[in-house]
Amino acid sequence: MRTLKHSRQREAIKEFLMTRTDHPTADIVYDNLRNEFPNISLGTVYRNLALLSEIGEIQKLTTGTGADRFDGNINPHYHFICKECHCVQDLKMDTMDALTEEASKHFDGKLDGHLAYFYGTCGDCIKKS
Amino acid sequence: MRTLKHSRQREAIKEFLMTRTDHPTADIVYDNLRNEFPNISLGTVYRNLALLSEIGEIQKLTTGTGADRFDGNINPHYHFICKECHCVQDLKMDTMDALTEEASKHFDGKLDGHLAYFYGTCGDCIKKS
DNA sequence: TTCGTTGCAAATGTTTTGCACCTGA
DNA sequence: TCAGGTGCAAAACATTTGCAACGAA
Repeated sequence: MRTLKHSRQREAIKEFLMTRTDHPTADIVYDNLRNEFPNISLGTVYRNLALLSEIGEIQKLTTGTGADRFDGNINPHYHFICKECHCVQDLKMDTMDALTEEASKHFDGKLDGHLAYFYGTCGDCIKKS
Repeated sequence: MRTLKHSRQREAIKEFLMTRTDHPTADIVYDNLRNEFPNISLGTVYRNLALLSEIGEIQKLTTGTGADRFDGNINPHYHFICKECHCVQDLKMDTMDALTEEASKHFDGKLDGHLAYFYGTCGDCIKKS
């Protein structure tokens, strides 16, 4: 296991993500961090986002449309993806651990858990249409 | 709605996917199609994979690691992704429509359905370790 | 004839990486 | 001191797109 040093950039990236509930992309993190670190590079942002999600301090969301998104909330929860505007929202419901158990019964291997993405149309897009 | 013409390439892509249960990437489809169509281009493969999944004749799987994968089986089913070898397998269990209904109760907008990805270690990788 | 489709190549968007310098422990 | 972290730029990847030629209806 690698020993981590403290880094102001990494800390700021994590703090920024914890202030947001809209699951920003690496690019948005980069734009915002430049207020505090005018010379920060996109490479540093990507490296730290990857590192933070490896050690489980943030969660990476791959939505299937556009860039990956990042979530500072690591409590298990499901996500919603709007098929119109592609916004990503947290769902306020418990995750179903029973689903992983049920799946394990029919599976040759070891299941650790599952991710679920709900899709449909968000409230804002319904109003606009 | 756009009118579709018949295309031998598109038909062959769909047929190829229906013979496979390992959810190949666009690149693998391309390599295999070149047996039958030596001059087929990767662009054509991507265009047809996108078109087929738009009209619901195949399913696109975004796994979060590497290229998207494609599934010729459009019956609703969940997928497993091995965190070691990144293989993708179908899970032999019913999908939980009740999960979408439950989520709808707490959601401001309209939910159409959900996708679930189970992760863990596949049987082959367990044997190797 | 018409318009969707193709092959090719160039472009795009996202993410990763090599390298020399910097920094925290 | 020295391994990890950074900025910068180039590279790597996956995917999309413009365009002229082709092909199905």
